[in-house]
Amino acid sequence: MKLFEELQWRGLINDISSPEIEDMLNNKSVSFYIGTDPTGDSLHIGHYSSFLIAKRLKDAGHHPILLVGGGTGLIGDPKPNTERPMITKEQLDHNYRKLRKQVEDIFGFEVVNNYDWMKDLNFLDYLRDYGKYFNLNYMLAKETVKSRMDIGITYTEFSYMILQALDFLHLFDQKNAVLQVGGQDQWGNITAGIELIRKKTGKEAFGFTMPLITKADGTKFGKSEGKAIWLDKNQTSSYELYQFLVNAEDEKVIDYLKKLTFLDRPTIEALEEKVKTEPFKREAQKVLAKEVVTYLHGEEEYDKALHITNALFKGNVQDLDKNELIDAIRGFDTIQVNEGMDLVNCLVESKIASSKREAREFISGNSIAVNGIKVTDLEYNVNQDQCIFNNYTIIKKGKRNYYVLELV
RNA sequence: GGAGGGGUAGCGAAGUGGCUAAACGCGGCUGACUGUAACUCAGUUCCUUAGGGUUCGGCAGUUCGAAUCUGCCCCCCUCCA
Repeated sequence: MKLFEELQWRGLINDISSPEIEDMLNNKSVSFYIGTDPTGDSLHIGHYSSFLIAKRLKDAGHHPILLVGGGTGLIGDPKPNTERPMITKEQLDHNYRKLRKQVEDIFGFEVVNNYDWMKDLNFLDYLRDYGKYFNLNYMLAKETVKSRMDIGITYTEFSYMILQALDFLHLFDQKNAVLQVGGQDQWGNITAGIELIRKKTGKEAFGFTMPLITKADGTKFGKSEGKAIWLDKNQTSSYELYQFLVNAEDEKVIDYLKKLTFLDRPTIEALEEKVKTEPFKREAQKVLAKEVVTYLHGEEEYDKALHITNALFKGNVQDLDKNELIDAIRGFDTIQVNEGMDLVNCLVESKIASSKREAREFISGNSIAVNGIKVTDLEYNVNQDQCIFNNYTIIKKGKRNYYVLELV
């Protein structure tokens, strides 16, 4: 299967700027870029899917350049519903360094920072050299701007697309990047760049976008319990990542397999069949979790995550032997609390519950188990006697939220 | 610069002097069911030492009593210039 066809089959192509892209991807070797702004200091699962496209193109002989927007991050890409808070330069620099390292470690891409060529841009030059190429009507018609018209958008964010167009022009000139890839929300920015390049140089540049990955209900993919799924295993443990993926919805798991793994078509189609015939086995989900965890964290981490999962979900915490427990506990963040505290305070202290009121609600609502034993007594004390080993105690909230407390 | 309309819990949105810690919907959380699902149903969703305490953009007032009335300030939207 040719590259373009494969990307289409995986559902990774949303818009293309020109039909020539098919030939370019299949038969040529080009430099292309994909960008992200350093709004946080770690990549999350959302980045993963789009960077994987870059990996797929790279494996097919193209050259990826990853742009981390230290400059554009100062401005803020307009979100549909709200103006972004400004991020300090120090914070952006910190984020940039962290992201750069992650990208290099995980994907091995060349990384550039647009702050390097934007920081010296003079405002008058900007207006004369670039502003003249952007018609206001054209900018107002872009979806990102249009959707903000009745809730308001500042001049700063309004200008964002011009800056991103400058990036494309810069990389086109300096690094011969003729193609830009991004999420579908980037379409307006990408086409702005293509137009700028055409007007400035008379040459043609290209772009395509991938659809945003969504959950079955159409909402954003990538959060669990309200927390983002990070790629850094210190922020999201292998176990948590495994759990996130293994819980993928039946309707979406095949889509995720196509977009988040390198498994080939026959393998995925076989799994698709299994989802239909034996959904309760959740084989597709397990394969998805295995592939992604292994790719990001390695086989050892995957084994660990699987082991903990089996231990926690097949039986009861009480049935585990000591080695299994040690393994299980390593997959969690341990939270230190004072020994001898009552359970209500313990839940608040460990942030398992957001207030005492909520802690009481959980306890009396039968949702808390300490070391596998349901606790409904509001006066219950957490002390070393019931520790499962050493100073560790495992708290379960609801059906599948586990926390490890270390008593000190 | 002018005129008008707004700012209520995570979000949307009622409420226009006491019966309002604030309807309703969404979202979140928990329980039952289940495949560690989906759907559905039920409960819950400001804090608390459980007596209370602090809330309706901000500050200052009027009043026995204010989300509701007054003044000033901040922010947003629409139209006009």
